Amino acid sequence: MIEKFTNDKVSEILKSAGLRLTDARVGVLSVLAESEGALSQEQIAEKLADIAPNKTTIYRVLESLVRKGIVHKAFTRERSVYFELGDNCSEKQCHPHFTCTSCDRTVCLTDVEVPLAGIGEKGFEIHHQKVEIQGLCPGCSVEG
Amino acid sequence: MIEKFTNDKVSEILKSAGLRLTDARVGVLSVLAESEGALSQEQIAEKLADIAPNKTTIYRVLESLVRKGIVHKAFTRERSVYFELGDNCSEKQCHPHFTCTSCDRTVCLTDVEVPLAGIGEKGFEIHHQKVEIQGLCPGCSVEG
DNA sequence: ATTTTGTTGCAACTGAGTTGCATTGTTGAT
DNA sequence: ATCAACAATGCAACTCAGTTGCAACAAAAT
Ligand SMILES: [Mn+2]
Ligand SMILES: [Mn+2]
Ligand SMILES: [Zn+2]
Ligand SMILES: [Zn+2]
Repeated sequence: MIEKFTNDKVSEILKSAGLRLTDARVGVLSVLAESEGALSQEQIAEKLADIAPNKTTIYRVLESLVRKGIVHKAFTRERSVYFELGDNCSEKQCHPHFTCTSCDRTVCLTDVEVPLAGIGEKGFEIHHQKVEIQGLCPGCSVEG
Repeated sequence: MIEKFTNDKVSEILKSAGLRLTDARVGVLSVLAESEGALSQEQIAEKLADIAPNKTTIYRVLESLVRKGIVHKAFTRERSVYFELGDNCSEKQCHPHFTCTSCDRTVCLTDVEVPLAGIGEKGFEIHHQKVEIQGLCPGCSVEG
């Protein structure tokens, strides 16, 4: 598996954000860094079986990472929040997420750009635009 | 208050969808038809104090209306789902929703169009694209 | 080493939404 | 109008993701 971040890199990110280096924090951030897509608390816990932090701890770690902008809440599904690194987002927009209604998988469209809504002249100030798409993924949309 | 739908219109919609005319169903649909924005189960219940349907009933009514496409799940906030009529949506995209991080209000941008993500040539088939925006509303974005 | 302050585990809690089941209401046919 | 078929409702109990209070603990600064 290709590590997106080394352990040192994770430590550096946390330190320069003014966050303490704890096993739980390093673990959660590493798991998110190595993940293809967004993960729920439960999925993160599964991948941290060695450290086995309490679920409260995971939620509090995630909260701290979100507050620093290191991690984003990507989307909510089945009443669970899914978290991912904030590094694949532009200033005002996160990459879109596509969920296939057939195979029920969610894909990060990291290279897709959707223009910001044109609501500036109406006085709205956009800080963050999120796009969620439902439909059929290439695998499920069999044609021919 | 301007009624978007008359009682007769609500009845007609339900009948042509093959749904039975019950007090709860007529009530919920009327409330949504008269509302400016999306409403949670709790908000709908407040506006139906006269009928006072059980919350389970409201959820089941909403489910039936969503299944028929009459009502959409607009967004999730604070772990609550907000419902609204599906009539302000185009075929493949619902209107964007803007939430102000200052006054905490959510606005339906019914007249705003955001282009669909260009992922057709990658094999994705878009059924529904949802856009959520965070930022400052005209009232809170004081300038000058 | 000591202090300061942030972090953790645990258990109890919260609250939106769901489920099973007995009862009631709507509808279409007679 | 009556009736049968089936959908809708109310209620209570439940689920389960996420939260809270607090005492024990660990990281960082001195
Ligand atoms: Mn993503
Ligand atoms: Mn809306
Ligand atoms: Zn698929
Ligand atoms: Zn505002």
